[in-house]
Amino acid sequence: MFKLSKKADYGLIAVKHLAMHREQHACSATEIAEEYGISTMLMAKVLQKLARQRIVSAKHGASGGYQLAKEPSQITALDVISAIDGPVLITSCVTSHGNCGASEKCSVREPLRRVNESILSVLSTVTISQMSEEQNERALVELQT
Amino acid sequence: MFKLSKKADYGLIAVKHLAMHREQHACSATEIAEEYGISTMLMAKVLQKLARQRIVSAKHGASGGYQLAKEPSQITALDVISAIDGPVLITSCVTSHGNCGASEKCSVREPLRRVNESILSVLSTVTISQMSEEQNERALVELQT
DNA sequence: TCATTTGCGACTGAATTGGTCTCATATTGA
DNA sequence: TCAATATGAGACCAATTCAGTCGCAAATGA
Repeated sequence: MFKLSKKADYGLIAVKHLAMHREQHACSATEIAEEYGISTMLMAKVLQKLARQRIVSAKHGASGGYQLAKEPSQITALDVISAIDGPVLITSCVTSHGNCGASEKCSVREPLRRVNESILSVLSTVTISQMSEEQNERALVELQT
Repeated sequence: MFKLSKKADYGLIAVKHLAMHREQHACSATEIAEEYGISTMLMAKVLQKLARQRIVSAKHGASGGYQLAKEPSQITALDVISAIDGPVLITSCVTSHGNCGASEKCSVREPLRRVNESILSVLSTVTISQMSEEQNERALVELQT
């Protein structure tokens, strides 16, 4: 119904967390999961996927964990989401093997493809560094009020 | 995983169909469903939802059916999608009763809320008349090649 | 009156997603 | 070296969501 999966959600939380703990020790999956009250196992899974896509780098062993593999300004929301959930496609029709093969007259594929690209562009404009900055701005606003 | 539901998809197809058969007789659910090879029952369901939101107007009885209730330029993709699937929310966190209550420290809610609004704005920019025009443009292009 | 068509709710089966468990492998530190 | 700590990967189950169906009521035109 047009919703982000929880895993993608957790991925964004994790990446943002790593961005805000940069230059420090690597964070373990357990550490991050506990901080946000998320299942450890699940957070581990999410971080594994992020590691596979080289968004974070993993360090095995005791006192190991994860660190960002790039600058926060070089990581977009789209990167994180598609690393976890696969490519962002608002319809399965976009690829040729969808069930649209049945209804050849499908007349909305092309318009939807455009909408899809707009959404992709929105998601790739938002970087992790932006997401971290925003929180600071809000903190300031809250101080003023 | 960030995908349009099939029902929403069918809704767009139906509304676009009605837009292109404007000023003509009302189209029955069966008629539209058969044209695009979609289950009649399901298309009926979809059109009922569209009717409930006053996007199309229904006419009971023999030789009845559906017609657009507004100008195609006044109907947006967002109207159709949210009429069928409910409000477009990329996370359940946006409303207060989500499971984000558990993890109070959720740090991505506000940034995601912004992304959500961008997507809403994209979807509300696309009108049905635009979606119909596009096809004409493509038809022209195809003639040229 | 009767065929046609929408309106609505209940229901089922399939697909997706959320979340867990287990075993293997790498690394650190005592 | 060895135990503890981490990640990596895949199988697995439960819960939710989604697609699609059915039955019955109500409206309407011929």
